[in-house]
Amino acid sequence: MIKAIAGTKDILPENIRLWKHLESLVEKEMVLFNFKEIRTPIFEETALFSHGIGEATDIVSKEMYTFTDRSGTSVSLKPEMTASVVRAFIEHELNKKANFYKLFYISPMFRQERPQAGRLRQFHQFGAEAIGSNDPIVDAEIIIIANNILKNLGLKNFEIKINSLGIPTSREKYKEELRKYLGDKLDSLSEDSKKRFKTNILRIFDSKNETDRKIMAGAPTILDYLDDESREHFENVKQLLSESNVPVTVDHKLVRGLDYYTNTTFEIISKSVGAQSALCGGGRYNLLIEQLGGKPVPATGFAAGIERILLACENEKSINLKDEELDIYLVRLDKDKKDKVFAIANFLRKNGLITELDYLLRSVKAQMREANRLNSKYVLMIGGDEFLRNAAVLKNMQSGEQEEVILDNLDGIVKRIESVK
RNA sequence: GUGGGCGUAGCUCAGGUGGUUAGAGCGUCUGGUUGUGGCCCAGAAGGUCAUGGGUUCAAGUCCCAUCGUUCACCCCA
Repeated sequence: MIKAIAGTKDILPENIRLWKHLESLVEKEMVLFNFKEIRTPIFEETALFSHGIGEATDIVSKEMYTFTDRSGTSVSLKPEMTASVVRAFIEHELNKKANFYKLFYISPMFRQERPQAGRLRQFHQFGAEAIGSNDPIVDAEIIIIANNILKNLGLKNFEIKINSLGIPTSREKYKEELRKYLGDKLDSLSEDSKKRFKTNILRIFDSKNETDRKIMAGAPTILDYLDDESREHFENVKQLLSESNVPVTVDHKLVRGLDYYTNTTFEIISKSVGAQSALCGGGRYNLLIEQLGGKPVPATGFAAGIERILLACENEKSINLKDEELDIYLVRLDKDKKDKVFAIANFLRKNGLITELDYLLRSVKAQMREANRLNSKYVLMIGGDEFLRNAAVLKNMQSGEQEEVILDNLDGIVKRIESVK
């Protein structure tokens, strides 16, 4: 039997409602902040990601689904969306159409990692990118949007962490200090962290190793090395969030793995999911657009993992969708009324009623059971004596009451049912 | 890429130290009303016990391999 590829999942009808619920909340919130949806191709030239995300990052160096197409071009399934959005922004010269763009997306992403709780190879993110302003208000709004969406999904058990990475020059200075601090402690670090010391020293802060954590607790903090402008920007963002009653925790250890971040970074961590607890991550990336060949334009954004969020919702039981319903189920009393039932169904559907009928020539009892299982509000029984009188029995499934209705007057049935919707 | 757990009906799971026809609950179907759901009752269908090999008189049970899955590390949403 052929099965779905490891790390990919079918979203079955019973789950689609949950997804649509989330998607509609995302759209609603984005519309409130006047973000416009953007859709980009599922795959791009590999170079976009290696330049945009960073050649040395894990995502690019070992997690992308990369292949060569028939023309010999190396292409990759998108592992994240920011690079694609920026590419579209540059390619369509959106900066010339307006000075400021606010874009959002909901899209599948692909990374070839080992699947685990909250991590899939095809997963889905929603996110936003605000391009064109360096105003701290935008940083704040990005975080507020993410926070609002999680709140609207009923989530409580999460924490927003925020930090500033400053600008490259101050960050380099800080890394130098970190290297000095760790110089004589190198032997005590875990093997992974020894590697990080060379490749991406900031990430040692993310280590889950006890000893590493103890050592890093005494490390200098990046916030002490921010340039004046970055410091002021960061203070501003915190101030705005505080005024908006969005609680955030400053975490100077929050670094983040993508190369393009400058200044503000943030992450939303849930305590309701497994080890992969980041529901959402984002920050400012003022240098990326220029790096990808555009005019230097400041930007900020976030991405959120839909599967992880839904996992959190499930564990917190935060969503209660009401059961799906049917307006009316047509029960066929006699086998020879098939065509009549079909014709009535056509009419009712044309008039906007969600209508179901039996396709399996089942017994009346079985049809009734089915109507009940489908939560049908009404049942119309067609056939028998009533049919000879050009009538049928309409039953209200909730009250159990039933009455005879004239088949010439299907409009009346439609009106009745519409009125209780 | 590394390490651990687990693979028995559609789903959730039982099946001490190997022993003959592999079970339950839920779900599905049928019946209990010549044409009536939910609750209840009776019954039925549904399993190459992941696959392949090995040990044994005998394997769902023990051993090995493979595949799948899951959790964690790494990293990230």
